[in-house]
Formats: sequence, structure tokens, C-alpha cells
Amino acid sequence: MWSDQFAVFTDQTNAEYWHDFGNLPSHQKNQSLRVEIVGNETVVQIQQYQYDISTSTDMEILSDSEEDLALIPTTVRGMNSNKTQEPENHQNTSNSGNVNNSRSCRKHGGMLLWQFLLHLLSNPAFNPSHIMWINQSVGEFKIKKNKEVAQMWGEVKNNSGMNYANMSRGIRYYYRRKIMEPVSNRRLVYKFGPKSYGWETSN
DNA sequence: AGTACCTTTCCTGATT
DNA sequence: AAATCAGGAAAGGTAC
Repeated sequence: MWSDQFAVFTDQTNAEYWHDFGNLPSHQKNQSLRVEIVGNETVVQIQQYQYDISTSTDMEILSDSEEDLALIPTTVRGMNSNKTQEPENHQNTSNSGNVNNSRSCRKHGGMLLWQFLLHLLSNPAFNPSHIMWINQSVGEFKIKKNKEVAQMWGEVKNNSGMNYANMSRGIRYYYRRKIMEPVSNRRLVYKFGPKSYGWETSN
């Protein structure tokens, strides 16, 4: 359920990135991705199928350093696409390019827990069935199927012993770091904090 | 090898 | 009563 829309790729420095194909139709999903650094630009090549550049002109590459989430100038090229463009003056359009929820991120020994939750929230396969926004404008969401979500988190981490108690402890450790903020008296409700990003509805 | 970071595991006690 | 929440303590895993 997870791997068919998820891919990991590396750049020339062997840094790993993950990419979530979001709502791309299945025939457009493919594991064959390549990343090159050209000048100050990260070029992502998607091979062996037509990638509709018009729906996702640039990829969001999120830094995992805590200070700021610089958007790395990025070009996505479908190798067989006729519509391949060469934007010489790339633009850091913050979220507007990700029409299909396509999303990628520099790896940090795998996805982080809060990014995993955000990923589920942006995927209609799991939102609202397993997890849903309560108030997205303030980052508040509810985990509806906590056991299933914890098990999925275990799949991501290759840990079959993961359960909700352990996963929620990880979330609680986010409070001190302001990645999440506590929500009192609301069971299974959590809230993203100022140190997380990517959930804001407007910039 | 050492450290920093991000959990994971286990726990006790409180709350719903 | 069972599930969930709060957070301490320690250990694991990864990256650098």
C-alpha cells in the first residue's frame, strides 16, 4: 500500500531523498528517479514514463536542518516528455507547484514521524479514513485509527513491534521541541507546532 | 570513537 | 475497566 507510491533516490553525493507520488495515477508511478546537482539547482529526472510537468513544475525539497527549510531550486524532467522545460530563472514558488500533493524530502535515516503524519494527512487514501484535519489552519488533526497508523509507521521504520503507545511517546517528545503542541482533553488529537512546516494552508 | 539527534522501549501515575 | 495521556529514564539507530 505504501511502496507503490513511494520512491527513494540518491543524488551524486549519495544523499538520499524520498519522493511521494501523492495522487498521481498509477500508470505514472515509477521507481526510476535520478537526481543531479547542476550548478545550484537540483535536477530530478523521472525516467521511463511521461510525467506531466504541467501538474508539478517544481519539487519541494525540504531541508532537514532545524533552522530553516530552504527550498532548493529544483527542476523536474520527464525523460520521455516532450514538454520538458529548461527554466533558466527558476522560482521558489512555495507550495503552488504541488497540485497533486507530490512531495519529496531529503532523507534523514528515513522519514521523520511528524513528516509521516503529514504525509498521511495529505493523502486521500488515509485522510479522512485514518487521520483527518480538525482545523488545518492551526495544524490540528486527529488520528482516527491509531493502531493502524502506528502499524504503518512501523512499516516505514521496518519495525513490526511499533504500536500506538510507542508512536505517541515519540509525538510527545515533540512538545518540548515545538514541532508539535499539546492539545488538552481531546483524545488522539495533536497539533503541529511552529518548528514543523508543510501543513500551513496559506503562506 | 564520540556526539547529536530522533526516536523506541519501558515504566509509573493520572485522567477520561 | 480499558484506553489514553504525561513525561522520566535508558537504550537503539543513524549520520557525521
